[in-house]
This record gives sequence, C-alpha cells and structure tokens, in this order.
Amino acid sequence: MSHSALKSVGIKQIAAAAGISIGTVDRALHNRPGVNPKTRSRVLKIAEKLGYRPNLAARSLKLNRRLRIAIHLPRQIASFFDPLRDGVREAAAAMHSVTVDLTFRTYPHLGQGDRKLLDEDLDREYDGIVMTPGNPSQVESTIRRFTERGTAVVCVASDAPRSTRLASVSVDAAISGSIAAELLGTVLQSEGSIATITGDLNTFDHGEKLRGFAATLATMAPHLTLIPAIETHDSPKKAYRATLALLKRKPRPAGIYISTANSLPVLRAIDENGMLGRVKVVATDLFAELVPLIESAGILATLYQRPYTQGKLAFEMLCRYLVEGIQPEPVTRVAPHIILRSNLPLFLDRLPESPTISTDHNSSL
Amino acid sequence: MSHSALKSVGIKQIAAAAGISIGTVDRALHNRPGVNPKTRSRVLKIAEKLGYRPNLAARSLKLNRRLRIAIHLPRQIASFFDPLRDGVREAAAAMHSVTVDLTFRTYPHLGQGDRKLLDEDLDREYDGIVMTPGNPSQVESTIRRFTERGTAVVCVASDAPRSTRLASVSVDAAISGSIAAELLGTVLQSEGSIATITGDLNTFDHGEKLRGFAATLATMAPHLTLIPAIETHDSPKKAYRATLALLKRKPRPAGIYISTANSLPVLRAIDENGMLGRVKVVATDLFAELVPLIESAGILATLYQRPYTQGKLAFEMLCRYLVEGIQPEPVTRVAPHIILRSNLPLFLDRLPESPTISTDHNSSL
DNA sequence: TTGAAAGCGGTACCAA
DNA sequence: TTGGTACCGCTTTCAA
Repeated sequence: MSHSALKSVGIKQIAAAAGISIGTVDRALHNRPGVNPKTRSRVLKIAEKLGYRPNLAARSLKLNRRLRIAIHLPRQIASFFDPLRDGVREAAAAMHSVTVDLTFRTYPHLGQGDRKLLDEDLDREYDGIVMTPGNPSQVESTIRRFTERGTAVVCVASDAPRSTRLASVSVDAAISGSIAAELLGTVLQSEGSIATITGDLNTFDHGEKLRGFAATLATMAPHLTLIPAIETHDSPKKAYRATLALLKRKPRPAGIYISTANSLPVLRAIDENGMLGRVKVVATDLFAELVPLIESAGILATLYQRPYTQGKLAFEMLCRYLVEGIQPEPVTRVAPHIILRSNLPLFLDRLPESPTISTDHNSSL
Repeated sequence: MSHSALKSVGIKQIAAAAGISIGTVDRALHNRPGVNPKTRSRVLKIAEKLGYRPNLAARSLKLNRRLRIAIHLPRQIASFFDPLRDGVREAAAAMHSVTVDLTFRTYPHLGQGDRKLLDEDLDREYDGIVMTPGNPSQVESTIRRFTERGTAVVCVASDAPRSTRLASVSVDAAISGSIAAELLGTVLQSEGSIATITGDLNTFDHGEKLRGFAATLATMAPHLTLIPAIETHDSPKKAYRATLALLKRKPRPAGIYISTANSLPVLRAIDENGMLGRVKVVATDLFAELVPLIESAGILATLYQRPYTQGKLAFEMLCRYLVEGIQPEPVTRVAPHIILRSNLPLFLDRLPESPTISTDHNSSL
C-alpha cells in the first residue's frame, strides 16, 4: 500500500518508464484529446503504480490562475454576518496556490434585495458565489442560472436544499432547536408554557429550528406547553411589541427561545418588565450587548452559531472544488456552541469590537 | 491602503523599478549577505510600495523542501489520541507547498515512557515535534534540548508552560471544569456533595480542570460541597474501586465530575449500584460506550475536547512556523463542546469506528 | 557588490 | 498521435 516516495515521482519519471515524452504523459493524465487510447491506459497504469502525485506548486505556478468569487450576504444582522465575512477573508488569505479575487456584495436584510443583487452579478463571470438564501423558493431560479453558466454556488448560514447549489454550510438548525428545548426543559422543572421568537419561518434555517424545538420539547419536557411561534421578520419594533404582549399572557410564559440573533428588543421588553432572570431565556449567537446578560444570569444560555467558522468552511469548500475539482459534501452541519456563564470567556475574543460600517468592496489577495 | 494588485508584482517588477537584477532583489529581500545597505533599503522600500507578495508556489517549487515531523503521543486513551492523530494526518495531507514526513511515535500512557522515546529521537534531526507533556517537570529538559537543536516543539492536549515549547494547543482546562460545575449546579438544586475523579493532578491539564471546577462550584453552586479529588492514574481498577467506595459514603454524592476520558470503570461501578441517572454525572470526551448512556440520560453531559481539531491546529501551527516563519500564539485554547442528549447526533460521525491497533509507523505524503 | 543563468515540475503550443 | 520546448516566479550558483 505505502509507496516509499523518497524521490517523488513526476511526469518525467512516468515518461521515462513508458518510453515516451512528458507531453504525452500530460495529455494522457488529463484526458486531453489526441492520445492513443492504448498509450493513455499504459500511462495511467504506470502513474498509478508509481504512486504519482502531481506537484501542485508547479501546476499553480504555471497556470497562475485567478479565482473570482463573490460573497453575497446581508448587512443585518452584522454581529453574525461580519464575522462570517471575516472567516471568508481569512480562508482566502490562506490560499497559497491561487490568487483569489473576493468581491463582497451586501444587501440590507435577508430576503430583501438579495435577488436583485444576484441578478446583477449574473454576467460577471464569477467562478463561484457564497450566499445566504433567505426565502429559498425565490432564489432557486437564480442559483440555477448561475450553475448553468458554470458558476459554483455555496450556501452558508441557511440552505436552499432543492436548488442546484454545490454545497451548503450551516449549523444544524433542528438540533439547535433541540438544544434550546433540552436546556429549558432541564431548568424549568414544573409545568409552564414556552414561547418562541423567530425571524421568518420561510427561511429554511428558522423553520428547522422551531421544528427541532417543538419535537424535543414534546419528548424531553412534556410538562412544558408550546405557544405558537412569533415571527418578527427582523423588525426590532415588532419583536419588542410581541414580547410585551407575551409577558401579559396568563399564565406568563416560563421560558422563551429566541431563535434569531435579533434578540435585543425581546430582552429589552423582558428587562423593562422586571422579568430578566425570572423568565428563562435561550438566545442565539453572541454580541457585545449579550455579554453582561449572560454574566449576570439574565439569560440562561445562547447558542453560538460560529459564523466565522461557517464562512471559513464555505469558502474552503468552494475553493477546493474550483481548484482541485473535489466535490464537497453537499451538506455540512456545524455544531453550535452552547454558551453558558462559565464558558463565556472563551468566546469573548471572537466578538466584533467596533461595529464598522461595511460597504461593498473588492479585495485582491 | 489597498494596492490594485491586478498584475501581481514579483521580484522582476521590483528589479525593473530599481534598475537592478533580480538576484540582488532576492538577496536584499532575504537579508542575505553581500548587498550594499543602500541598495537593500531601496529595494525594501520599492517592494513595500509595490505591495510585493512572494509567490509561494514558485518558492516551494524551487526549494522543494521536506519537513520531518515527529508526533509523540500515548496510545491510551485511544478514543482521544487516535482522532488527534487523524487531525494531524489530515492537516498534513492538506499541505500543498511542502512534502511532509510524518513519524508517529507511540508510548503506553501519559507520563509512561514518553521521555525515553523523546530522548531516542533527539539526534534524528526532526524539524518539529508535536507532543503531549504528561508531567511537565519531567519533560522540560528534553524539550529544551530539542529547541536548542533547532527542533520546534508544539504541545497538544496539555501544556508545559514553563518549557521552551513554541506553542501549545489544548482545551481551556479551567473552563472545562467550570462548565461541569455550572451544569451540576444547575441540575442539582438542593444541598449535596460532589465528587471529582481525575487522572493525575501533576498533569497541567488535569490540575487546571479541578481548580476551575472548585472555583465555579464555590461561586455558582454554594449549596454543593466538594469531596477531595480522586486520582486514578489511568488505572481502570483504581477508578472502579474508588467509585464503589464513593457510592458507600453517607450522604451519597449527588453528582460526579469525571475529568479524564477514562470514565468507563466509574460508570460501570455506578451502574452496578443502580445509581445510573440518579447520581448526576458529567464526563469527559466521547467514545462509543458513552453514546447509549447519553441517549438514555444515564449521564447528564460530556465535555468533548475535540481531539481531531486539536491535532489539526497543532500541526498547522507548527507548519506555518516552519514554512513561513510565522510565530504562532503561544497558547491556543479550544472551546470544549458540551454534549447533551439533544446535540449528541452531531458528534457521532466523529467517533472512531473500529479500535484499530495502531503501531509506530512512518508515512510519507 | 552585482549580474546572468540554470532549473524546480507542470502546462501548452508548435512542429513533426 | 507524438516530441520538443518555452515559460510560470523564485532561489542559488558562478562569473564578473
């Protein structure tokens, strides 16, 4: 099995072994036209036997490729998408074999202007695109047109499972919901009702979270009753008002699961009612304003979706595919981190410090 | 700030701009002897202005380096160190710019034969070593001798903070302990006592875990009393007997924190006393036998130390340093994953399937 | 102190 | 269908 590759074999040694020229070896190895089938199979066999591994440094030196990749993400919610962009940038900077042209394209909200911006880029001949599908049914056709033109599309943060995207990277949304249910079920040991607050149930990720939450609550915490989900559509005002209404219910909900990173208005409403720490809250993601609330046990836990890691993984996949032709796993599910009071310090250095205004821009690496 | 690097600048462009030859440019850029200081500074300035980034593909093609790296790890506990080795292998396989010669060196237990094996490798001229320090004071001198000979040492899974190691990668042990304390403190709401079971308090990692556990228990769960720690020194028999003795105490401990991956004998003893699920247990790491116990709520949670990630990170650091000369962060702390019933499925695919017998071997990539 | 040139291992083009 | 060769950007050796 193991080849003592003390002297690495190249096309030269293959050519010598086959008694032909390196040009022919190259053509054979790459299925290029104009090679005698017999020669070809002989070359392939020798290459296999010698354990030939192409020297990627030499290849990339010669080809000197440029990869044009567009990153289509919403500006909101910045505490999530900014680090996601950082992850992409970091991964791009680590690419040694290729020059990567990154173009960041930014639209206001999930599902708000995303499609228009994508359409603008249709004829810009990108090699690949990283994007977050808001409402999948609205972007499926656009994704299809990209892939038909040879642009590989990777979904990040949410998925469009029925589209022609190459791959997707996101947290396992159903399990995120399950974790929230288990945590609330463990802490709340007597009967009570539980509310859930989400962004938009049409977004695949959001819907999955609530399905997972409901399922686990039913099995692991049957003493807790689930109140129908509230959709805020990323509107702080709506979220705030809905929470106020929630807290007026009789009986008052014992716990709340906020499945979007947009949790501040909800928490403000809870705080103003003096219920912080009394209503048990599981939030989503991490940003500066959440830190004191976790430290003071104002919220029970937050499920950190590791945006940086997601961006990095999505980009790495896309590049491996474009450069080496390696087909990625269609679905990669990142495990969310459960952030409690005790392990919060581990995550503080990943907080985006200053909420800088990010504008569309182009960076060449 | 941003250079429109549309045509990437190389030493050729610098040479042209300076009106000299590429040979001199190279010498100037690399601080090689025999360059007029004035010429040198002029070259550096131009390189800076042009935003010169060396073409790593060309460099590695020319240099065609081989990196010799030894991986010194214990065989036990395999469920931890096997995936750690996999992480190293994976990272090595992903190295494109260099040929990596990996040599795996394996000794029975942490702190048992590690030093002898290291000494054997002293004059083998490795470029780097990845190792787990058992008792730091015992390996510090060996680490020093390696670094003096120009072999970079990276510690993984535990640290030897006072040694001359280049860097260390491990979970944040103190916080692992804190998490365990917080979980037990949340679930156990009435008064009671808590036991801790560890490997060897001399191992940096183990000591830190217990310190973190004790500190957090005192502040976040003052209703729980801490029983003095039990050291098992990786002996299953000792662990089993100590647990039996523990369960005979009056009052019986309400919770147990097992801070080593060697938890099976403890759990067996608990099970045989019919106390599984009644005594709340927080374990460490993940392996096949633990899975049904988590699924059935026989244990509360396990703190997964992500051995695969640790191995990958340690190796990547070492290589970045050896290849690009980039000084790594001296200390990298990985956040442990809190595995509960609900998120267990996310981690099952990382389980080592068949406990294959691993022998020392050499693999060339 | 500097310049000129040979190659590292592939790819691609032109000639046979 | 094949062989020969220039070239990618950098390092290194030899000559000036």
